Amino acid sequence: MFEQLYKSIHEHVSLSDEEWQQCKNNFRPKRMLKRQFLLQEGDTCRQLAFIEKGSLFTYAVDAGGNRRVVRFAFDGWWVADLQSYFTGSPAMLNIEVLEDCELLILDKTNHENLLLKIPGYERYHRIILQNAYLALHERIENAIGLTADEKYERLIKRNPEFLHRVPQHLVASYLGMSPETLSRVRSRFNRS
Amino acid sequence: MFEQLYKSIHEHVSLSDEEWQQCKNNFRPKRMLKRQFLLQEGDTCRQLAFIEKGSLFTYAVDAGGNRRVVRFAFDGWWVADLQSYFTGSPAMLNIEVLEDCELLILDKTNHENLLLKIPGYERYHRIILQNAYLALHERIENAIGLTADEKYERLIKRNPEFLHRVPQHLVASYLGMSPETLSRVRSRFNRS
DNA sequence: AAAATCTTATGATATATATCAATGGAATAT
DNA sequence: ATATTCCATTGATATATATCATAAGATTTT
Repeated sequence: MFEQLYKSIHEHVSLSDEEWQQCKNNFRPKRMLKRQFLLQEGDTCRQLAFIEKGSLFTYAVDAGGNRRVVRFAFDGWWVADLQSYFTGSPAMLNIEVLEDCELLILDKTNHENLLLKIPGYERYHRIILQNAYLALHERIENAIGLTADEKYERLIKRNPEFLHRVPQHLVASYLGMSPETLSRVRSRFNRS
Repeated sequence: MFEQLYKSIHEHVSLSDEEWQQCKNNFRPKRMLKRQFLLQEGDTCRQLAFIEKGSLFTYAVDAGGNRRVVRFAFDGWWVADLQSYFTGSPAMLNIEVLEDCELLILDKTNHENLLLKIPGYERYHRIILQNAYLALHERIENAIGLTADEKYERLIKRNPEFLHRVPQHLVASYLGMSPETLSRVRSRFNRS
C-alpha cells in the first residue's frame, strides 16, 4: 500500500524507520474508480494526493464549455490543484480518475506538521516542488511556437506513457490541438 | 539600494532588524546595462538575482536559430535559470538586460545559508517559489488552445506593463505568435 | 546631423490547423 | 447479446496564423 510513496521519498532523501512510520501515519488510503472526481471546480483543495496506483487527469472548462486538459498524473506522482491548495481559493480545475486508483491522501494540516517535524520530509517536498516547477517550465517551452508535429515528437521522447495510457483526444487537448490533428500527426509519423 | 528587496520580503514575512541586516549582507549589488547578459547558454547558473530596478528577459534559441522568449522580469522580481540553478547543469537559456538594471546578486551558498539560518527567509523563499509555480501554471493555461486575440486580451488584463516596457516583437515571441500577427491583433483590438 | 540599424505596420499569399461530416470500430450500458 | 454511446480515422472545406515583401517610423551609431 505504501510501496510507491516509500520509494519516491527515498529516491530523494533518507528517513529513519521511526520517521518513516511517523510520516506514513498521516496518510489515509483511498480507492477511487474511473470517472470519479478527486476535486471539482468550485471546491477548495485541502489535501495532497499521492498516487500508489492508477492515473488521473486535471482539466479546466473554458468559456465555450470545452474541456482543456492541464495535466496527467500517474503512479508515483503527487496530484492536487496547487493554486487552490496554496491560496485557499475555490478550484478552477477538475481532477478526474482515468484508471482506477489507489491514493494516499494527506490533509493540509498533516502535511504542514510533517514539514515542521521531519526535516527530511521537508527537503523531499521542496525537491518535489522544484521538479514540478521544472516540468511545467519544460511544458511551456514545448507548447509555445512549435508545430503540431514537433509537439508530438517531443511528447513521444519525454512522456511516451501518455500515449499508451491516455485516450488520444485527451492527449490532443493536453497538447493544445484538435483530436483530428493529433490523429493525422500520428498517421504521418507512423508512415515515415 | 535595498528598498525593493526589503519591501518584497516584508510583504510576505516579518524579519527582525538583526535578521534583515544579516540577510542584506549576503547580497552583492551589481549594475548592468541594456544588452548585457546576466547568464549565457552553456554557463551554469550559480546565483539568484533580485531586480531593484530595470528589467530583463529570458530566452532560448531554437533549432532554427530563432529566439524564443521564455519570460520577462521587472523591478521587485527574482530572476535566474532555475533549471540550471537547481540541477547544476549548463543553462539552455539566456538572460539579457532589457532596461538598465540595478541587481542584487545572491550566490547559491549564501542563499542556502540564509535558508538554514533565518526561518522567515526560508518561508519567504518558499512562497516565492510557490508563486513562480502558480504564475507558470497560469501561463500554460493562457498559452494552450487560445486564439491570438484571446492571448493578447489576457496579457493586457494580467500583465499590461509588458506592453509598455517591452518591444513588441519580444512580446509576440513570449505569446508564441509572429510579430506581424501581434501587430494585427493590436490594431484590431484598438479599433474596436 | 546623417547614416545605419532596428522596429512596427500593412498588404498579398501560403500553410497549418480547425471545423464539419461520415464511417467503422471499441467500449459501455441495457 | 444487443443496443448505445464514445472514440479514432479520413476526407473536404474553412479559417487563423505564418511567411514574404515593402515602407514608414524609431533608435542607435558614426
